[in-house]
Amino acid sequence: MIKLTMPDNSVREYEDGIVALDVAKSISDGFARIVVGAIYNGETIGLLNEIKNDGSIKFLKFEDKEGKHIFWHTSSHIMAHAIKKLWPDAKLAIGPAIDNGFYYDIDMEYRLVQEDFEKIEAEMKKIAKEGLTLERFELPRDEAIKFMEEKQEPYKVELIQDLPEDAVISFYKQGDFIDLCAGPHLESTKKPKAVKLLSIAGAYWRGSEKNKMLQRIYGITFEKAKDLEEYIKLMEEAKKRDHRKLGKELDLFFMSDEGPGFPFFLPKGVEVKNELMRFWREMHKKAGYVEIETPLILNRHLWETSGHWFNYKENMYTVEIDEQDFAIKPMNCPGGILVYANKMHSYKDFPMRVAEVGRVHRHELSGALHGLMRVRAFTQDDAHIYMLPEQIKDEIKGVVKLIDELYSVFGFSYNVELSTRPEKFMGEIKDWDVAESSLKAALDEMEVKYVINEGDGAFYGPKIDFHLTDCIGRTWQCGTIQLDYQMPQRFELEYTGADGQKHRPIMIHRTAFGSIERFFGILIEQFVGAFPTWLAPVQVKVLPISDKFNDYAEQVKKELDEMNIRVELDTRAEKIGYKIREAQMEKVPFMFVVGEKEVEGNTVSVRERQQGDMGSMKIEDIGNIILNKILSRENDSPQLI
RNA sequence: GCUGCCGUGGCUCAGUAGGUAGAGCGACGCACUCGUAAUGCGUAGGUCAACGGUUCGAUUCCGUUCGGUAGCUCCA
Repeated sequence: MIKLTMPDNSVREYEDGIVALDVAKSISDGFARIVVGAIYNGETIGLLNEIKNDGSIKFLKFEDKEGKHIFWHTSSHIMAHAIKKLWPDAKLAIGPAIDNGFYYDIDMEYRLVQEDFEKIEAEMKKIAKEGLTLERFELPRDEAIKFMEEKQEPYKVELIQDLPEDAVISFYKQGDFIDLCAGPHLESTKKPKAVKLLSIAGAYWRGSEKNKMLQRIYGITFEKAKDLEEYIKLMEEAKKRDHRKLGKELDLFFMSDEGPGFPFFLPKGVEVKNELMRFWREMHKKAGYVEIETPLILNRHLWETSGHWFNYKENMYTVEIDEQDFAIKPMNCPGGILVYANKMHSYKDFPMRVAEVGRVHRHELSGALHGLMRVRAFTQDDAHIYMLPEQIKDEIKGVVKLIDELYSVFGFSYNVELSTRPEKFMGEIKDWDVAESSLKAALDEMEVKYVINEGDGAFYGPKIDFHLTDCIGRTWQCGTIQLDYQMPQRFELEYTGADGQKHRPIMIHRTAFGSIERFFGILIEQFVGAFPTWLAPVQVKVLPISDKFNDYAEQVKKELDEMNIRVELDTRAEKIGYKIREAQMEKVPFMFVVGEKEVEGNTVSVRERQQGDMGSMKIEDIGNIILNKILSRENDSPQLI
């Protein structure tokens, strides 16, 4: 007998080797029907796994993240099964669960088109209906390879060959379909009843562009049709928040065929950007930064020294001037370093925090461009910090804190990644160890949650990245903190230490917004275009009821102008309902309706975008309320569902 | 860059099984002078992304290019 501890700390006894599903049944049959897997001693297991030792067990439902994972992983097998039935020559590569569904990479002659989705979905539903049991079995390496060779699955053979010598090689079988897989899986194909294939795209085998491009089919499944409908609806809602759509509708920015990847900002977009930068400068000044500007174009010699001319050439825009090669800067650091090198420095100057809001140009691949999120010309809120080794940790902490404060003003949640030494790296391992442990210590001491991307750092140093999420859940790297050991060496930067000797400074390269353009894109999506009052391009719109009151409205506007509130006047010969509708769609935080009553009482009738009519108020009173919101940078954007 | 899909007035979209296009919104004009999410009438606006081919004839079919888009790769 074995003892299993339940999540409520009760202990139950079972036969040795009982499968998880039977444990669930012992609780209740109804419970057993809704569970999809379990966590046993910290490990996610399938319901048909045998349990042989004492331990703790917690069952997973579809609602649990791990539960969804199991559910969608099995779904990907069902999809592969369906595709194999329809196109027996399809070669299977990999088919994992992802955060929102699953995909399977396959290789076959036939090019799938959207119209095939229905056929595949129907086949998947058939397999679900059959309720096939997923049986797990293991094979020794040689047999596993032979088995997959017989099945003519070259990608699977390659996968097995790359597994470590001692790896357990397991397969899952459902009916006549067998797939190499570590699991775990649902006990049966019967649960994923509601099926929808989402899209088809190319994906390189093993993620390398040198390899063959396979067909990747994305899909999602649910237990009930209702949940699927809800999901589709939610996605449609989310797409309405797309910054590319809102940017156009709200006259913030646009893209032109004449400049792919080079955004044009309209007056309203520039208002928001300027407000962002005002805030940014305020914060950085308080945090002890100074600001510089460096040229957009610098000569080849500089880019050779920095290494960009050789390592980054295909991303740089170059130009010839007076028979000399120049490059438009793809990064600000080399220019910033020239500023450092322009003068002698002492250890007493450190830490030296030098910011630059720099426009950079990078020739990104055309397929990578995406609205404001991925452009070819963008503005980095860059800064370089020069310091002593013993100052690293505190400086990192300072930057982490600054970024956290900055993001929290917008109410953004973010996730942090720490990327460590890659295989190809510059410098001494001991420097890397110091750098990595400084980054870790800073994050740990600040109790910041982060994931480690082993070996994903830049070749010149490890980095901390801050990621924000867009309307449909894609994450974008915004802020970054990078320790750079390479540039100070390449440019032979120096400072005079307390010992009177020359030393090499440590350099941090960091951004908070990352790219103003990308951050702006995230901002639009998070607020669905309804910016908090302090950021709104138009904060108040004055709406006279008829043109008899235009003079008074003009007077109101003037008063608000004097208070430094961004105000617009709508004197068109339209009905008040129409003007309000339009202002509402422009997501203007405040509307002041003025007519006869207001002229008489020297007031305005205030309408707030979310609360609606707030009654009449003295201009000065409501003006001060708005001014307070602006000065405190209150996040008064309408609450989202 | 690669794979799939897409490209019709400023915007959103309809249409042409090959015979040079239509709506709503917007813009403009006129009338209405209006109280919290759309007043009515009228006018202008498109070489159907560009180039080439097939055809008596192409916006429609084919090809190429450009641009967009979903992913892959890359990255802030």
